[in-house]
Amino acid sequence: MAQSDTVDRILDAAEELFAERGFSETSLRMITSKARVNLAAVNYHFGSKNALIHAVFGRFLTPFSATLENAFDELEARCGGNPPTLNQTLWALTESAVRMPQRNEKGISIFMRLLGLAYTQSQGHLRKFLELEYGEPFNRFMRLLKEATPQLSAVDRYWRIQFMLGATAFTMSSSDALQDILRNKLGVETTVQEIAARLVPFLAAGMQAPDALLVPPTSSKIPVA
Amino acid sequence: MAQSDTVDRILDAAEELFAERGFSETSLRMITSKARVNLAAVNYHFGSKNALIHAVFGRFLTPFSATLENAFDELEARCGGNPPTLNQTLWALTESAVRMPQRNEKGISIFMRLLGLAYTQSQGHLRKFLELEYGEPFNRFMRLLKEATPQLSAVDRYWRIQFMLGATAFTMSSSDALQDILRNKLGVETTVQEIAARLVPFLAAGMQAPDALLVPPTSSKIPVA
DNA sequence: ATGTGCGTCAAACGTATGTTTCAAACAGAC
DNA sequence: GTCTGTTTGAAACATACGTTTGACGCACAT
Repeated sequence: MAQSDTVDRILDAAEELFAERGFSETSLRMITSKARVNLAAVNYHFGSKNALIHAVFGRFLTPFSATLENAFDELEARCGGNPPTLNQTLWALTESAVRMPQRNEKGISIFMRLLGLAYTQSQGHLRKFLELEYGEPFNRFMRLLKEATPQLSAVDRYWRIQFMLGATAFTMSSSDALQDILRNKLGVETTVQEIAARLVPFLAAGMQAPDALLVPPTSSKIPVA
Repeated sequence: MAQSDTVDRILDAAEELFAERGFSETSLRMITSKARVNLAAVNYHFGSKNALIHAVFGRFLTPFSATLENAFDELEARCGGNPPTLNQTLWALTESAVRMPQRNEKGISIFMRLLGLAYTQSQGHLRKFLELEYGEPFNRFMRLLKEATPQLSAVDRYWRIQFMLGATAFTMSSSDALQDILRNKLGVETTVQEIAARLVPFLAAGMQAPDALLVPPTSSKIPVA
């Protein structure tokens, strides 16, 4: 069959296994047996396990970052001069993620889970790879956030962005488990689109909360400064 | 020296290494060499690596859950009948965490990072252990949150709680790295208390955001339902 | 037909892991 | 001092990992 679809079969299997088990917990033997290819094929085609991880991320991150750049271009053009609002910026990101052409119905949740893992698991090589390869759209996103929240001090904005990233990465990185709980306890099915639709208002509201460093409303005496 | 501080030295080393590298990425040999004890001591005193992980969690989670129960008792007593507000509930949790006696200055960030890892890394045995052992205070916290946000639907509330947990666990778990960045880029020192003081208003605002499932403010046609 | 590259295969490599073993060292009770 | 149960020590165990090897098959150009 033409030339080797082995590469794609490996990428598909690796993507799925990484997403559901993490990187260290997924062995090459699991990947190759799920993909029904020979063990040596990974090292032959990719060179190493780390390079395979990079390839898995590159396969969906490269088209995504292009889509995202376009979305930001369009958004800034539509706003002509004025900086886009916080909601517009967040939605541009969300739409770009949701609209990505998916390989299968689990595509986007795998995508999200992998991003969460990349942030959470402290794989040094991965973080360097992602910063080097995809740092630019990330920085652009940060710049848009800054322009959309001029009322925040630099320190407040910095921390609130961390909170946003945390809520997003954490939710997405455990989304399968969470969806299981929700299905069992509440009997509800949830799509990634619905989660995103709930997440964005939460983030926007938190981002625009009244200034921090209020004294807690209890009788307490926490040292806040 | 009395009876073996070997156990504590192992727990100290394991706690720190788990927090900074994750569970699978931390070998027993790293732990025992950091603790300067013999390799066999772990299996002798704890039985297995998994049991060691449980012991690490138990050591800080047991006193914490007791502190937390007291804080909730006191809060409910003070409110006499009326359900505590969202802010009060969040502050009760935060104070309990911050006021825990710390083994060292990194105590609370290790604590948070471990909780985040427990949620994120799909270690089945750990989740079962935590649910079995500490499910009760967690459920009580959830009940308080429910009573404090009667306007939310069960599904909305469920997801927003996940967002809160994510922002918290993520932020606290990387707070050392984040504080370094902040110190370098903005020239500011930050304590865990200050981070908490910024986090709680963010969470409260997100939790009380207008109902979700709004159509995005752009021209888009995302399927939100 | 024949040689050349590329992809696949089973097998092995060296290393690191969690766990076990068993002898030695130690403590406190009598 | 001697005994007894507990804790440590160095070494080995079996297994799993990522990676490498070298033979083999197959297409295609000459």
